[in-house]
Amino acid sequence: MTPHITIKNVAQRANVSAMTVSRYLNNTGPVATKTANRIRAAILELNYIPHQGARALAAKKTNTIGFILPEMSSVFFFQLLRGIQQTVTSAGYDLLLYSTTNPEGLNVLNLPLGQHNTDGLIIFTNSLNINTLRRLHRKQFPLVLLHQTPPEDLIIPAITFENKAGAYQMVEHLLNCGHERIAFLAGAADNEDACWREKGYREALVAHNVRFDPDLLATAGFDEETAVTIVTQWIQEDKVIDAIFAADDASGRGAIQAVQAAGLCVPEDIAVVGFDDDLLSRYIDPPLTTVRAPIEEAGRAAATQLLRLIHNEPADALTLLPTELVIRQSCGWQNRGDI
Amino acid sequence: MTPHITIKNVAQRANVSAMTVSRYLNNTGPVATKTANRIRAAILELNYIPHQGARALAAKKTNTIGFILPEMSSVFFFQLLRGIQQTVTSAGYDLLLYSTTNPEGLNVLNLPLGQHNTDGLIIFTNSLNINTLRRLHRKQFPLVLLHQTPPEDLIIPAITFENKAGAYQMVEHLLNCGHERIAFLAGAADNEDACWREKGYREALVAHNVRFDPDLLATAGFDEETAVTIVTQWIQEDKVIDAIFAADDASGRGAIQAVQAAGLCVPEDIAVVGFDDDLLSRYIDPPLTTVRAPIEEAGRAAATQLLRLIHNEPADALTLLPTELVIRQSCGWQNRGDI
DNA sequence: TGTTATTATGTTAGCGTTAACATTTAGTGT
DNA sequence: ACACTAAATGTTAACGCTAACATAATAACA
Repeated sequence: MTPHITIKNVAQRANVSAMTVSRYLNNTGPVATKTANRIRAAILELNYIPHQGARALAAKKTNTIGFILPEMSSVFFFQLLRGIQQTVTSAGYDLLLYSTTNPEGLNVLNLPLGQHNTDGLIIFTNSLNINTLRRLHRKQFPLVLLHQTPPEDLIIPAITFENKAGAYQMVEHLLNCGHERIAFLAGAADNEDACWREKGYREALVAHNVRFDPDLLATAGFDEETAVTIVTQWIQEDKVIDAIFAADDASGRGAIQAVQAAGLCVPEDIAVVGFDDDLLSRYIDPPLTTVRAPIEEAGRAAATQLLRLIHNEPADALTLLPTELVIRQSCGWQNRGDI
Repeated sequence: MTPHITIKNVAQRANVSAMTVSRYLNNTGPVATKTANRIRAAILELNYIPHQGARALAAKKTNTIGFILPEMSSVFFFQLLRGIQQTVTSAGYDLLLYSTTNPEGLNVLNLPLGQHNTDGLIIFTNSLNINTLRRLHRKQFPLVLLHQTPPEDLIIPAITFENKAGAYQMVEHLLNCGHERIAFLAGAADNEDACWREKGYREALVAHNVRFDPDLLATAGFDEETAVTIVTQWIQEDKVIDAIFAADDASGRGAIQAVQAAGLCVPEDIAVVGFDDDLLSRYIDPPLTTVRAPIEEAGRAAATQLLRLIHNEPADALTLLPTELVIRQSCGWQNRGDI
């Protein structure tokens, strides 16, 4: 590899000291216009690029932010990533990525991202165990949580969707469609989003004087298979169900599959709706009515808050992003006259 | 921020010199078992994490690889990313990400990823202009190209799919389905994948004595809209078409939309097939017959080749990943008896 | 027992940059 | 022209680590 061009080479070429070049580069002190021009020229001629490592060492700043996420499975993360990348890049930071299949195995010691190579971390739901989180926080290392609110004693900015309100709204919509007996496919119990969505579901029922029937509630995961199993069983048990509200779109797709596999029609026999509005939902048959969560926006918000923290500006403890009802065909809305 | 624990702190605590600790950490020289134990203990007690910047500076090595990609739009990139991340992480490297909407605007000077913060770069199709590529290569900086073969004079390992063979196979399949007049929706002319797919299409026709009709070839992009426009026009012009082979799945979806919008049926009136097997293809109606490209595998291959380059091991100039025919319903295969 | 490999450790210097302080130069007012 | 502030530049040391070169401790063997 060609020997590295350093700031000294540039300084020499421009007839100034290295420090002046540094000042020019970082805007960290006055530089005369004429000098600046010479420096600029030297940089161009020599193809000089500052060495980030050295910079980090001397300035105690990496100009890099890290994103930790669990097993990059879903499309969801991708959209998140876009938002983060955009914001981070336009603020002049680099983005370091790490995804793990084993969050519990990560501790401060083997954490590949941290104080040593990033200025701050965006952490997605449960991708770090509580102790590690606590440790980092105690070191006053800038952190932002995505889709997870921090334990009460830790003040770490968090970004989430208006899960409860979204779910509430969806239930109201289902009621408006004429559905009375609305089943709920909840997500994993340890998932915060899922919990709030369930709360929204329950509160909407109460608010509209619809009896909550525990028989119509089941805990699925955020995947199609579990949903298929549960809904199939419901149908076999001849439960009276007008509509199924799945806590996420994947479960919603599973529900549709199960209903159709049983020879019933969506939405005529049983309506099905989801939550998230992921990429697939508009394509399936029938197109899924769902609650849109502004995923990319969440990424942007997370990055924004983290940058504030890094710059010692006040950050919002909680960013709640609004959701939006997306009415397609699986809810039976267009049929409301016929019922 | 808490003061940083350095290698010296560890050394002191373990009653050895910093160098011994360094040797222990990097396995770069013998360390007595007893000493190693003391060092291990000290590291744990102090929560020591090596400073990557300092490491990079002293060792002239960043332990990080970079991935440059254009505007992170499609799901495609996400799958790629997964493959890369997996490989890179398990080799003990970090992954630095950069996506740009303006590849031409990137030159060696403002390239956010390079010699200074990565040990090597994975570059996706056209996300870097030729000059920048040339410059980096001249510096002998490790590079790998994804979905783009390098200019003849640059020896840079490249990863691509067996586009031609895949397309060839698909055309044969369409012929087997009984389709004679097969139209081709080509991709952008500057896209290599697209070119090879077209070649495969043409060669298959020739090989099976089917006349190539230039009227049945149009250049779309890799998007739905253009495909819709073109196919709609074809239908209005009353062209005789048995099947449409789209150079990618997005175009394929567009074609299906256009055919259906014209009141025709897929595959009964016109069969439609695609290329890529992206996430949506199995969900649309009818499910799209396509050629599966092992996207994640491509990411893994790219990372593997780059790591070889970095370790001064011989790398393959060209990695050609096999494709696979995925027969679903849009090709009309199950109807072959009826025709 | 002394000589020689071998293994284990220490010392020094420098990687490229910037913070903190020191110095020079130019500008301002009287 | 004089002191006097402000602007522009320079010097030194340190950031945390590792390469390259010592040196010391141990083992191996005649």
